Amino acid sequence: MLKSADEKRIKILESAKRRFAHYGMSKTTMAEIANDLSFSKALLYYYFPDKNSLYCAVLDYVIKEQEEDILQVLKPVKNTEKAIMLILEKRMEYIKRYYNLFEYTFNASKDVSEDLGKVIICSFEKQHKQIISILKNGGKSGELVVDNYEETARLLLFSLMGMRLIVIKDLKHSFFSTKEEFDAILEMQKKMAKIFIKGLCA
Amino acid sequence: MLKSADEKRIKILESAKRRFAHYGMSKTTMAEIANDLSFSKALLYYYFPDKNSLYCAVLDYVIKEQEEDILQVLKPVKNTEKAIMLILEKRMEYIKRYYNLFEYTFNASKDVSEDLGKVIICSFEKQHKQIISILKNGGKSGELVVDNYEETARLLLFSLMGMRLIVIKDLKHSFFSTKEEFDAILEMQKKMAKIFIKGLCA
DNA sequence: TGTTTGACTAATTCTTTTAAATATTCAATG
DNA sequence: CATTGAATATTTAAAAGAATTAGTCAAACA
Repeated sequence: MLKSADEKRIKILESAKRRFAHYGMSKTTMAEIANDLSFSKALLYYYFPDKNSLYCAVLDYVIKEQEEDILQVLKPVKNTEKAIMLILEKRMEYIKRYYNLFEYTFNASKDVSEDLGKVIICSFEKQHKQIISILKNGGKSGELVVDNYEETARLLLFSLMGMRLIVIKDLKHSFFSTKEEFDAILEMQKKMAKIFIKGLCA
Repeated sequence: MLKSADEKRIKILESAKRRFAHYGMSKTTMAEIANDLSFSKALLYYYFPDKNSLYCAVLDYVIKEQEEDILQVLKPVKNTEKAIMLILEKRMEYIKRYYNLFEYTFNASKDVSEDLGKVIICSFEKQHKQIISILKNGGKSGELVVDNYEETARLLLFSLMGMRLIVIKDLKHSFFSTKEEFDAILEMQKKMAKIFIKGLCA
């Protein structure tokens, strides 16, 4: 029956997610994913055209999970600063949990497949829109004064993402100090965002 | 005489600078640098212990040039925002002029020699101190309210540097659109810095 | 007809080897 | 002390081959 097929697709996604998140894209083989489920390798190719598509699907899957999570947490929040803080916390939570999954995305900057590029861009645009929406709320309530929402949101997003990049870049050496590093980055992001938002205040 | 020796050292630095800035560290050979000056290769090793040291010396040389330049331009400026704008403009000017020189610095994040690391850290700390000083001026004049100068300056610095990184990362594809890209980054940096400074205003 | 598989092929990565380019040293010279 | 040509040591590049892994397909199955 059809439901079984969908369930299997999900099972593959989950299994691949575990592998990718733990070992990264290149250190995970299709055979391993299949074995974890006692499926044949060929079956993976029945559900996904190739490894890259599977990876993209997993990434998309996790990103959606994260988006829903954030949307949930954000619902009751009216205050601009609080909203941004929550987003930052959630995001860092996911980056920590699925580090190797995103790591490929960051480092592959070159030769990203078209599909992967789409997933990344799409995610970026959703984040962008979310911040735009938060800023607009702040504008409506009279809390903020923003002349160009699109641009201002992009500035904030770039600053925050860049901050993460630059620190991770600096600390490529110490492989497994990650936990504390991530917390430090998060703290910086929060402080920086607070100042930024204050800079938009009426 | 001694002066001649120093002059030769400078000549080597200048020649190396030209090569490194144009072709990058790895695509420049000691032989080429020597040939440009009609020196023997061995002479370079009389003045510099190895290629890496020469590269570091060149980087240091350019950074100092830039620092003096910035210091000069900054002298008559009292206004915080104006000061940061000038720094950003100058910095981008140098990055554009010596792109390949810095590029190695950015991309080599891994396996940077200890010496190179020192030069980079040192430059970073000087930038940091400069921003601290600018913020303190703003604090004294009553323009700004900053509770932790060190940290606030670092936040601004990281945001600005990160912004550059993230955009360059995004656009690794289009090799020679640099000119416009750099201008776009500069514009973003300026706008972002303005908001940040406003966020510190009394 | 839609799913599943084992066995097969193709592509990619990893190793090893060798050759070439380049960095680095050094004894000798003015 | 400054300088060099020639020699050596290291690093990179290319080629070849082996091994791993991605991806295909005809046949089986339900």
